[in-house]
Amino acid sequence: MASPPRKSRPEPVPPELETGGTQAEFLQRYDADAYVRPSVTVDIVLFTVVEGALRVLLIRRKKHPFKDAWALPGGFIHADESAEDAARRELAEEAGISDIFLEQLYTFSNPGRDPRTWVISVAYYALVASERLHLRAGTDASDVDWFLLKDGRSGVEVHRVGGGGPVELAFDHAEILATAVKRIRGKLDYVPIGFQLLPERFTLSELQTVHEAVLGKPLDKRNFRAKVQRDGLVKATKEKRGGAHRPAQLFRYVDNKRE
Amino acid sequence: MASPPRKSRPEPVPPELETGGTQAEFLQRYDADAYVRPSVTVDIVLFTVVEGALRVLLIRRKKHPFKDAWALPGGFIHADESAEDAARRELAEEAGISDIFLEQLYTFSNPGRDPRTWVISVAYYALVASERLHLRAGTDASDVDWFLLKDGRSGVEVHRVGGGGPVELAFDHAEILATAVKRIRGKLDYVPIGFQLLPERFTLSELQTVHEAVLGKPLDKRNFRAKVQRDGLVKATKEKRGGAHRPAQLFRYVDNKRE
DNA sequence: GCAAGTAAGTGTTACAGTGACACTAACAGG
DNA sequence: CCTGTTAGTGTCACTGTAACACTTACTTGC
Repeated sequence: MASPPRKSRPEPVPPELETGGTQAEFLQRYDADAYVRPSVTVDIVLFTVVEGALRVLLIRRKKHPFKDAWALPGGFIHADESAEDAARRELAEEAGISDIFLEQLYTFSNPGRDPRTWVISVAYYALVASERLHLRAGTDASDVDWFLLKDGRSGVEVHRVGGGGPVELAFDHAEILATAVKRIRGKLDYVPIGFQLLPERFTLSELQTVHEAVLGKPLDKRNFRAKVQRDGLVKATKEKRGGAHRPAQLFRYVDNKRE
Repeated sequence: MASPPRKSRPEPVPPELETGGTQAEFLQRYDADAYVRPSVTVDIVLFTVVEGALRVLLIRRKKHPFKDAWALPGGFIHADESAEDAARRELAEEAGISDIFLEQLYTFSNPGRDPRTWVISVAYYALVASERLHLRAGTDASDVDWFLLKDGRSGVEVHRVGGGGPVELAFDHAEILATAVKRIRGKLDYVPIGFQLLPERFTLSELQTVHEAVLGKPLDKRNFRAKVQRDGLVKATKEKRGGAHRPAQLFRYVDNKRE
């Protein structure tokens, strides 16, 4: 409210650099090696929809801190890759999944978010069609698994697929997850991200189910169908798919004009 | 499209850690100190509106690389602060401005974005009322200055206030700036950020001018006034302000319900 | 072969927000 | 009191959205 702090520098700085001049001048003389540097990781919130419900991929931690707690997949960024590269690499390594929709979410940098050391995390969110999921062969199912998302009293909760109470996440991963859920819900209204959660061909009912799972609320069938068709996001194929009922038209996603 | 890459690790890794087990297990055994770590900076795109035109704050570089080029204000994150703290601190130090609207924009991490070393930057954008700007006393005006933003052929361009051709920015700061402009334009439609660019009391014409400056296009007077009043974002005060013309009602921003 | 079950598919109406459009009101200065 | 200048005000057409129920096409079991 009052006058701003002008110089507060609680970092280890080589004394010979602490001379006069503006901050801008100071920065130019700066030797990056003189400062402590953080570790920088990526964390990925990978969503899918199975049986009409939204799910996230989590990985069980084997060591302290947060031993045996569930955490988002992720890892360190390497020096020759971008954060997005790192996120894609980690997804390939930990879940055997590549070529998927992935966008940067937010960068979490609260000091103390990792109790051991200074770690900044660039979070991403990603979407996969449940058909494309094959958890890595040789991975014990007790180490990597999908969890249900439910809207609880205090925001979104994570539950085991089998049932049971809410699961606690390691670090600030609950916050990251909440941010990601908020983001995809907000985005679904005006960007066609729902298609990322479906195979190439799908029925309009399947598409609607996916939207309902993401938003956590039911949608009107006629309005939904009218909208996606009016927006030209979808194109009928020649095939149909049936069961013990009227067969459904199969559609493809069509990218008529991207932003 | 085909099978994803499973293990590519071009980083310096202590050989004794490269044993079997999943990536998840590997991470647990990980010693953060063994890896090279990046420097992490913040860069801030500080906007204001003066005389109906959008401006950004830039700082002239004194050293190589990009000696004498203009760059966004910014600096290193310290170990005891969050990225947002760092951004606010840098704004206070470099522009003498505090208590302003500031939001995270995007994290830029392309390897090679800094030609010297590995630097990841968490970018922020910020808005100030032009009345609150007092460039730091003692700062040479040739080192820190406001620049006009214009919509050119290939995206947004930076121009000196006096005139002249487009100015080139250091590093990937042109990309950061373009991202920031896109973001505030998109956000203006559904979040009342325009008020951040005005003093506490303002006329509706002033508010409209600010919106027009941000969007880079004219708006209809009646529609604009109807909208802000219908949304209840604004409350009339008792004062008016006049010149050689009909006096204008002064309004205050009212935060009726935030998200 | 027909009845029951099941999911697919289809239109209309009311309401809200948006964009286009032109004139009158209130003041200062000469 | 005339001129210049900015403030202020309403309507209509269009578009998108939300609410609402019945018919169609197939499979299965009798």
